[in-house]
Amino acid sequence: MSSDPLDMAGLEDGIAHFEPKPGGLAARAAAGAAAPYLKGLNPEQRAAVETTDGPLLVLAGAGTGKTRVLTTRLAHLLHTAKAWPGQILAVTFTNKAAREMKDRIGQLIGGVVEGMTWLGTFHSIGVKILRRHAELAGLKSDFSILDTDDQIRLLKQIIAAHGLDEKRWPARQLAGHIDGWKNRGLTPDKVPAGEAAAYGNGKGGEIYAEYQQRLKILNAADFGDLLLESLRMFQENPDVLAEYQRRFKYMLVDEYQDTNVVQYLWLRLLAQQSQNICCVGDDDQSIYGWRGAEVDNILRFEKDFPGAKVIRLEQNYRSTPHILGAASGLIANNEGRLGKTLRTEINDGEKLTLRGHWDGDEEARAIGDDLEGLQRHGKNLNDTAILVRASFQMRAFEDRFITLGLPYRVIGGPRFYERQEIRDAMAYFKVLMSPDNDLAFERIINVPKRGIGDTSVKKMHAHARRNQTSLFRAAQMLAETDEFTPKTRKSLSDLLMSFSRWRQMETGMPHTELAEIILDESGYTQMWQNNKSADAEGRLENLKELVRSMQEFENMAGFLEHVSLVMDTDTQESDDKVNLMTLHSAKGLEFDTVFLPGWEEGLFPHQRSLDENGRAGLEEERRLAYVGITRAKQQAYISFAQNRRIHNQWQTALPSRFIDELPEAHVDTDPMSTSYGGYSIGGFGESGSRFEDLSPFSNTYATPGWQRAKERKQRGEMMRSTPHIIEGELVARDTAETTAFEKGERIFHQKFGYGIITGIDGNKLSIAFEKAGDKRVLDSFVTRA
DNA sequence: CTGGAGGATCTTTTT
DNA sequence: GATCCTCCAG
Repeated sequence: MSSDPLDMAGLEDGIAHFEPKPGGLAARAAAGAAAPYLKGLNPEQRAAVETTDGPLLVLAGAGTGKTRVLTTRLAHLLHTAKAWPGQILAVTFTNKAAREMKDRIGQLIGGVVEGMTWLGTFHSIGVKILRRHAELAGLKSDFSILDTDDQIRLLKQIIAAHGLDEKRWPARQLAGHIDGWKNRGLTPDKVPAGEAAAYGNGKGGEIYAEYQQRLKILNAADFGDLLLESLRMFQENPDVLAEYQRRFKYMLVDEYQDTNVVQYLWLRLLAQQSQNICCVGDDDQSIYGWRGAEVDNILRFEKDFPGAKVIRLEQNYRSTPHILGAASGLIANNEGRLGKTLRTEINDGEKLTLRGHWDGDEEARAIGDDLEGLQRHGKNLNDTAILVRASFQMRAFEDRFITLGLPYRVIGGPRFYERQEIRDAMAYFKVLMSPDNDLAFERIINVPKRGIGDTSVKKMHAHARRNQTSLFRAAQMLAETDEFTPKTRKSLSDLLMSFSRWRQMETGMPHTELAEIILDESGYTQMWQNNKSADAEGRLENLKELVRSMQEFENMAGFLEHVSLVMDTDTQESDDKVNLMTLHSAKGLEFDTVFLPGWEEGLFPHQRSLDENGRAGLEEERRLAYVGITRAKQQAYISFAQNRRIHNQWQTALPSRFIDELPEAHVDTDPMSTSYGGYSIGGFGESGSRFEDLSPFSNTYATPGWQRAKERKQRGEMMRSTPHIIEGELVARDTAETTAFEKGERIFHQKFGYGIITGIDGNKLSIAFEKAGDKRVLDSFVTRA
């Protein structure tokens, strides 16, 4: 999403801003003289830029100048006057990518590009289209966008209304299913019966349908809807579709390997007319299968678009030959790739360094030492990064860096707009702008505490439903009656009056000032000021920051729209700091020195990935490893620990199978690497495997996790990716999940000691403990005495 | 209705 | 270890 506030206001394409002059650059390019922006491109890159018409797939390996090609291509289209800015659709996955593209086009053609209305993320473009035609999707044009949190809260209400046990059927799980369905383009009526039945005793489909209805009533859309609904709108309204097909003369898609089914269908529909679609991607960097991305989309591009050209970018400008060699050797273990061979012209450089450690803390110490060493040698910390598989790994590093006083930054960590205080404040603003936003109103009706508890809110809900109106209006009505206790009634009318007061002030003052007034008068600021906990101060600071960031927007509405789509705040830090992030968020970045810790079976490849998706899961993990290594320009350090604390419990792990897959020629084992467990690492045994002693499972698919996954498959218990099997089995297993215990049995509980079972409800046991008295406990916490 | 205590659950990745 | 949730006393 663009950070240009004008965009938010829904400004029209702004074609007038861009007027190539006859005889100018356009004519020059047409006449064959090489335009300046083409200089320095290699032949493949140049072909990718100049092949403007017809379907084109650019397979861009890591570090091959993908962004450069994309932006140059855009500039080329503009310069040769093939299209106005408003006639080009350019989609990316992240806001960052969109922003970067916009900036770089600006640099290429000099000055800021105006009118690139359709450059943005899938989601932001989806919203833009959906708002224009909201009524065709059963919404009003000012519909609100739910984030995951709202989504789950709403689902909880519906689930409870269906009388399902929240414990057994977590809303989170259903939210995951619904997201998955939406990613695959499945509206409630299209979900395969078996899948819909797998949740909530067969009620999954029903609840999904009801959820969709509720969204319409709330005048809201969730993330998945932004695309699914705009796709459906196109499918059901050929005239509108035709308008957009005509409008988009050229289409550009970044990170094509990450598109899911909806995105794919959406793109294909829009490209049908012009056929001028250029998709750029790298099948080896597809790492978002878990959220619905289909590598298949890239693998079958040529089938989908007959006559498509394919251009491979294989000249790498980033890494040393050792880094490329190691990465290529690793990824060669994957089947089902399109295949690329990366070349580099760099011919020196060090091998990758491999190290083993006793535990995660030692690993963090070693990397901390390395970083200090690099710093002493005048290296910039900004050019270094630690890439972890799972975010819990970050803690060890943060702890270590704090003790060392080594500056670091976490990229992609907990997001600013997801913090509680920010979401609360936003809810106030949302209610101000649209009082019918029930979810927002419910969020703040009793925050800070004003004596309006669950019972009162329930009454309002009931009243709202009876009168087919919103919660806010129901509250207004009930505040006039004797429905509530005097105290409750008083504070409710106070709140409602505050809102009408604020709404009146809205026109008379800057929105930032109003925001401050709201936070003060509502008592929200006070609430945190009174709070004694350690983070209260930080929260107040965040609230200030929130108001500050509103300044960049013309009005409150523009700001709210921005926030629902752009969940990150890009504070451009200039300080010199080590970068700490997950492998996923590292895609697209590069660093001189990269540390890749935690290469252990079970963690990387992640056990869950193997369990749930078997071989496909393993290959995605391997691509993740490939992404990790190829982030490095000069040096990569891979390490593993024998012991790691997970869940506050020590676990022993074997070195990752990926380590064995790295070609020896490109890897050095650190001589300082401590020997451990009685084995010395670093010696190359006769058989060639450096970790033969440690890793008895040199056969790639013989490790414990894989074996488990395979056994499960044979037993037919799999798995999310093979939905047809789910039907009877899972449902049967879950509903039949009564406990193996019987009434009257004597049991033992870790905390409460011995007791007798007095009652059973599903997997919950009522137990009379000898010492601790009567308790209700889950059966998994007790054993037979 | 509020607040505290204690139990349960969880940590893969995100627009 | 942290956070969410439920239950219970005031």
